[in-house]
Amino acid sequence: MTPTPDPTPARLRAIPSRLIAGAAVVADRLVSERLAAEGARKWHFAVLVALADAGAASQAELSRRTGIYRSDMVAVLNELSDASCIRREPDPVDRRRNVITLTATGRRRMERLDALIADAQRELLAPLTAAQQGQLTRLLTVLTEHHRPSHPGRGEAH
Amino acid sequence: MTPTPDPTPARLRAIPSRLIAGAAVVADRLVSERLAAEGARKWHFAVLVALADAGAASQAELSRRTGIYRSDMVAVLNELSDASCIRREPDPVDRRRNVITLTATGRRRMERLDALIADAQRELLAPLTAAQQGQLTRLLTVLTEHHRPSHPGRGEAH
DNA sequence: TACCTTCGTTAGTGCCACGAACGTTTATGG
DNA sequence: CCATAAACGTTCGTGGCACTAACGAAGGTA
Repeated sequence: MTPTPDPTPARLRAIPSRLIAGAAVVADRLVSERLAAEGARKWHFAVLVALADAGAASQAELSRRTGIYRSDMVAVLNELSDASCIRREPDPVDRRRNVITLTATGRRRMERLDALIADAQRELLAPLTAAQQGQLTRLLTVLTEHHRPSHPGRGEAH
Repeated sequence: MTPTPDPTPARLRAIPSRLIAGAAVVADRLVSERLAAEGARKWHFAVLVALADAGAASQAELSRRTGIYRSDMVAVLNELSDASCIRREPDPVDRRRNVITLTATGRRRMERLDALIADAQRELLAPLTAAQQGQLTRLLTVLTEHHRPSHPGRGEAH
C-alpha cells in the first residue's frame, strides 16, 4: 500500500501561514490531550508558571505575562481557585486589584503539568534533529518577537 | 523609552507549542485582515485554489484537498456560490455527490485573493532572511507531514 | 438480498482571540 | 481641590475554527 499521497495542491501546501496553522493544530492537540487527562488546559499551566517564576501578581499583570485576555483570565482563575491552586484576595494597597498567590497545591499541580507539557513537546518535535529543533524555536522567536503588539513607533527601533 | 520588555517568563517563552501558537495567531491576523477587506476568509481562498489547481471535484474531495471539515464545507460553498464563484450541481454519474466547478468570476477572485495572501506572507516573514524563510517552511513541512492523521501502522513507514 | 460505506447536510460542542461596556478605584494635571 | 483620565475586575457577546453526532439518500459488495 502506497504512503497515502497528500491531496493538497502544492500551491496551498507552500503557504507559510497555512503551514504554521497546521503545526499549531497538531501542537495544540498534543498538549491538550495530555492536559485533558488531568482536567487542565494550557491556560491553567501558563498562569501557574507565571506565578511560580515571577511571583504573585494582579490579574492584569498575569494577563500580560501569559498573553491571556483579561476577560478570559477571570474564568481561568475561578477554576484554579476552585482547585485550591491559587488564592485570590483583594490588594490592600490598591483596592482595584486582586492579588493572586500560588499555593503549595498549585505548585505541585504545575510540576505535574510541566512534565506532561514537556512530553508533548518531545512528541511534537520528534521528527526533527536537536539542531533543527533549535533552529525552529529561534526562527519562531524572531518571528513572534517582531510582530509583538507594540505599535509601530513605540518601543523597539522601527 | 526602553523597548518595552516582554513580561512573559522565560520558561513559557521557550515552549515550542506556545511559539507555534503565537506565530499562528500573528499569521492568521495578517491574512484575515486582508481577506476581510474583500469579504473573504482563508477557507474561500483554499477552496478556490483547490479547484483551480486540481480541477472540479465533489465536496468530500474538496475537504480532503483543503483540510476543511466536510461539515464546514457546506457554508463555505454556499457563500462562494452566492458570490457566483462556483457552481454546485448534482453529479449525474454518482447521485450522492455534487460537482463543484470554478467559474470565471471565481478564478478572478482567486487571483485577487492570491495577491493579498502573498502580501500577508511577505509581511509575516519580513523579519527573516530568504534563507531563513526556506528553513522555516522546510522545518514546518517536516513537522506537519510527520503528524499527518494517517494512523500509526497505516500508510507511510512507521 | 442484506450490509457497509460514502456523501451532503444540519445541529451542536469546546476552545480561543477579541471587543464593548460598566462600576469601582487610583492617578494626573489644571 | 476637583475634573478627567486611566487601570482594574467582571460580564456578556461575537466570530472563527476544529471536531462530533446523527440523518436520509445513494452506491458498492457479499
